[in-house]
Amino acid sequence: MDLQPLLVEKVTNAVKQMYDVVVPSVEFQPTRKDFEGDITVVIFPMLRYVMGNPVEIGTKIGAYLEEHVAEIRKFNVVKGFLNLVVSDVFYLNFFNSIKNIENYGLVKANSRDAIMVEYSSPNTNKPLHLGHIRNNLLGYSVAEVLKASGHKVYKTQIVNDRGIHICKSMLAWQRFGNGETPESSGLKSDHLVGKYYVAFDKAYKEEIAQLVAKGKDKKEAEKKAPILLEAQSMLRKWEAGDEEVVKLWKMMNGWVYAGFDATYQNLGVDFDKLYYESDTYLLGKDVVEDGLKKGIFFRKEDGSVWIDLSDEGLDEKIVLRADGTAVYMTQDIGTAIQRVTDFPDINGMVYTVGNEQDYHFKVLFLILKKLGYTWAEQLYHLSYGMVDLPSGKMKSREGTVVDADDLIQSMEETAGEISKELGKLDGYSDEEKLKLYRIIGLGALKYYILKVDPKKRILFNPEESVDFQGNTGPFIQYTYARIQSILRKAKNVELSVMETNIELHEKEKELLKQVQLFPEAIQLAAENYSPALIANYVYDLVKEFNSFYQQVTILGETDEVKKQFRVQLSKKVGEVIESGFKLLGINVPERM
RNA sequence: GGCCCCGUAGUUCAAUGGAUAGAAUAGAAGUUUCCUAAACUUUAGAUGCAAGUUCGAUUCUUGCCGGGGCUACCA
Repeated sequence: MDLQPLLVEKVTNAVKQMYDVVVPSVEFQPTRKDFEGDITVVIFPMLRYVMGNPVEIGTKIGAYLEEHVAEIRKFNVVKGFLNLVVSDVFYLNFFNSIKNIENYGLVKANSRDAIMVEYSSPNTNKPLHLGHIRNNLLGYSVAEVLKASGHKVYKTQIVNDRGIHICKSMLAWQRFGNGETPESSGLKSDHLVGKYYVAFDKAYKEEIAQLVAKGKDKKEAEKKAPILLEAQSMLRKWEAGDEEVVKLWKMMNGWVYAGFDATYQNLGVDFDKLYYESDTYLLGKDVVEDGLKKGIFFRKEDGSVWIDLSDEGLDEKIVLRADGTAVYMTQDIGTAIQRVTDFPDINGMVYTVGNEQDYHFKVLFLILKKLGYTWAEQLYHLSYGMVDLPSGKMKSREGTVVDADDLIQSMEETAGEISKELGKLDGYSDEEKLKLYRIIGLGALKYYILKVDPKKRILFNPEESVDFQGNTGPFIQYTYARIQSILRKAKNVELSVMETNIELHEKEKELLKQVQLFPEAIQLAAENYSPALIANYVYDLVKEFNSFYQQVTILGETDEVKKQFRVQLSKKVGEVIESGFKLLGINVPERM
């Protein structure tokens, strides 16, 4: 029994009876804490249909509701706001109805359209860095949120495994590597490949400097450096299927994948299906040919194929090179279609890619629409801002990146140091402690990144991210751990009984109100593709719980009925925190 | 130049067009015979500027100012 629909009906009735007009909608908001009441009807919008003074109208409606709706106990009107006091029984009944529901707030799985969520999509020439971490956390979390809102979800990525970037690493390894392997070097395998990417860049810069010293123009030198020319020739060999190059490519990509897998596992993200650019980079060509016949694309004199998007306020965009080879856009058109072919039930895709590609995806989606695919209406670019460091922008070539593996490790270490200082882990084995440091360290990192609106830039301050005070992951985990402690100590409390005639403490009521909002928070987060909404919801819940915890006795000298209720309420709050954090990909500890 | 995104307390983040713009941190002051003080309670502090739409604007529109991005036959 939901209160809001009931109120909509009753308010509409009241207005109809008293003013003989039908208001098309009724606007609600939670009552601000400074006023008495639980839910507020905003009268102002009705003034368009009902002539009169808002206070007077509000008072009339309030009186009507008080008389005709059992759940409304009192009311007051401030300006155009009708504040309604909801009876305790309503909240108790609500709690009673949800307390035994597992996965409260989550919509039944697979009850809505299937959606494919793409995230990560790394290049295979260097290890993952902080930017990938934001991407991975966002993509994974959005996938979980969509699942929780009822969608079937496929998680995927497109691995950028071909191109000049990997040839650079390959060439440098060939030239400077002396047959070094992950085993012989002791390096994590993706870091080994990254090492040679850096080595390439160093050699490349040296060659440029030499050419410039010999009097060449800088731009010219950048284009003509021998090592670059060699990398380009290697790419051509790869495309021609040269056996030796392909063999090297397979070996080094294999190293990178092994390294990525370890990082993904540490981050707790996974995929249902992988797509490789080497398999898909030619895919879109047929579609382009087809679109050309239909007149969606046009061919220029030099043979290149374009689409004219000037009627949409955009420019012309190339979709096929003059030599007939595919560009990025061609590939993405092909991949999108391939995915729908592979998974016919999907109606919608989410692309988790940085905001520097906003324009690309705008164009991609337009092209797919013009090609007439119905699912093209359901595409979403989950665009997110860059992650900056206090020292400035991250640049992989200049070594100013924060490496993903290093960061994860340092978060765990810091969590360990702080936990040791607090010294609460007596009786824990070393293994259990390490597991806990991991939960806390990663929780801090994930929460720090996910609590921010995706489209905003993040200024990543490593020191601040490990702060465990305030609006942080560990703060929430700590509250969860305390709830578990209550439950352990409340073993003897009978939990099946639930009286509905208790008088609620103000803090109990506030907490119940917050719990009640969870399903709404999930739907909102799903509609906006924003894990930040979940993070902020859980934080509010935790604050409400802490305040409740501080002000009422749960296990102490309370009468049995109150004790039962408060223990059950705490348990439910713990469950909601756990569910919420699961949507963010964050684990919760039993103790900390 | 054109297009897109962002400008909120010292700092990091909130706010379906709604009431006195919320938190956290840093600052000041308190609270542990009691279930985990990684907590709680007080306190002080902000919408870049200027117009417009509206009963009402942090939110929508326009202009300006700041920051970032895109504007490749790279991916």
